[in-house]
Amino acid sequence: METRELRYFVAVAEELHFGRAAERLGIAQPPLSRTIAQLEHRLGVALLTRTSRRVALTHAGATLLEEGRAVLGALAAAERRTRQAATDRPCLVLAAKSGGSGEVLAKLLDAYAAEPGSVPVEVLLCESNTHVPLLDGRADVALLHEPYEPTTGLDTEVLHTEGQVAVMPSAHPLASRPRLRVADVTSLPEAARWPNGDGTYPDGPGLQVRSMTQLLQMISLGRAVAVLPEAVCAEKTEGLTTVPVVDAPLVTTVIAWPPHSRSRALADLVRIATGFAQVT
Amino acid sequence: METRELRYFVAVAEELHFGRAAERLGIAQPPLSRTIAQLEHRLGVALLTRTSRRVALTHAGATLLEEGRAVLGALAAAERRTRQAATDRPCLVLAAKSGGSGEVLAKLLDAYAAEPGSVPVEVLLCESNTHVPLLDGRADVALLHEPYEPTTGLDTEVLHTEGQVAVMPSAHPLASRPRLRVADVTSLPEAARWPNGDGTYPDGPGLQVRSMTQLLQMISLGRAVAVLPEAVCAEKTEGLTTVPVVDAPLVTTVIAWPPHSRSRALADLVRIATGFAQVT
DNA sequence: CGGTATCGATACCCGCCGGGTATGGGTGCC
DNA sequence: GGCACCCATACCCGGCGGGTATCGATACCG
Repeated sequence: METRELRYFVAVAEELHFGRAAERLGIAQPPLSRTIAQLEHRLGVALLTRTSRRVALTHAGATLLEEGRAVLGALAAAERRTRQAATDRPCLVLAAKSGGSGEVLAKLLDAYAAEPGSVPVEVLLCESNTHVPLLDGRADVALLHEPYEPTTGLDTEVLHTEGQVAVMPSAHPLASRPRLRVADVTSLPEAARWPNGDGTYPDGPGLQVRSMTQLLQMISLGRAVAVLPEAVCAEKTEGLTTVPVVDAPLVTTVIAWPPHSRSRALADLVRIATGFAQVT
Repeated sequence: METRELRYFVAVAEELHFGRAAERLGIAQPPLSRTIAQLEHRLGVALLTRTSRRVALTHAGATLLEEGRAVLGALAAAERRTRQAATDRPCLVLAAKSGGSGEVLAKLLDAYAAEPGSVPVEVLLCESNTHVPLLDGRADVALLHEPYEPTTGLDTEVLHTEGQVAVMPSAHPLASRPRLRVADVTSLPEAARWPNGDGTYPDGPGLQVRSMTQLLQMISLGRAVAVLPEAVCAEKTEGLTTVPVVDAPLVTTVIAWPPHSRSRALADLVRIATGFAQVT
């Protein structure tokens, strides 16, 4: 299988529409149809069921979509890491959520920079999906938050575990409660909804938000309420009240990196991070 | 980057010889040279240093070789799993070392087959490198032995841990000792050597063996001595003596599978295996 | 020291394949 | 029943991948 075929198939499988997929790929529709048909013929497998009105994935197609995304990510990673290896100035790229764990991040960077033999660290801030740049090679190491982000296929070390709190305006009816449960918050009409991995929002009521700053602003305006890790309330609490949510899942901050990584700089950073975490 | 380019580069990087690599790929040497040069040009990176007498990998080339092998393995895996998904008769492929853990394997297969909703299991026996078919998609799940086989990038559950024993003819001078140390055995001239991952043998004295049956036969003939996990002596011990080796690393049998696996059948098999291991 | 064998690079040609436009055919909607 | 939408087919063209022939460099050997 050629990567061109795989890229084309992933585009069609994601769009479920040959015309839009072709446009996204910057080619015309007929060659795309032909390439997909060739791919199916070579594999000896039907990947898509197409009527003239609707395109749908077969079970095999869904499998290839999932596996193929991983392959394309690994390919992009190989390319980027090869280029990085060619520069004799080594450099680590660390991915982190822009909203989360700002203080931990600063301390980690300082502690690592003080290490003898340390290497420049570039920080890649993501609004969400911090694990993605790790899989496609844009980052060498990332700070992830379980259980919100998947860590399968990655090597990880736990840095920090914390409970979650409900964040709301001080004037909110629930603000005076000593503690809350998840159901108390999610049943509210102003409970916030986060996008799924594909950019769509889950069904149901509530505000649609894309980033932590957006969410905090909406809470300040009295338009939203959310359950968030304790650490976020360390920053912006003017006019806001936080109430512990006793049955919310614990949030674990982990440092994660791709398997097979054999870089001295990465090993140092992980060692600093874990040692640092135990001191805290 | 196209997979064709990657396949070509991996071949050259492994052979370190354009002519042999071209032969292996079934093409002539000039197009191969040209394709590698194009790849280097597109990446903007030198992958190989070539004189007219010697070809060597640059640091970037070594990186691309390692990452590229993983990508090609993932691609083969995607292809195989897609074909498998197209057959409505699901089937699990389990890889195991032909010599090792035969009894555990039989019990596991029986226990899983008795499970309601279980699926046919095909067993793929390997002489060594049981993890390879897992990475290139020929197997869905494997029994691996740490620390002999790498498990990075795989999800694992521990099944069994055991010590190691020295296996030798009953007439051997060391056979009467109550216990041994690793150095006692490896210093012997008849210590066996296993091939490296690439098929070459490490330097030094001692017999070169490729498989467990071959090794046991050589031991029976008085031509070899080896340090092996306890379980192997459960089978062939006629005329052989086993002596515990106190400082040999513990051998852990694990069941391993690729991350992201979401198959019901695989989850069942792992559950059976781990539950089964605790009973033992 | 010159002859030679080895090995990668270059030059050049050809056939195939990937991509383009034009068009057909099937299906749901008004 | 007309129409719009959308995937498939037909056909042409240019570029690229692969072939043969050959060059140039280097290590080895007599």
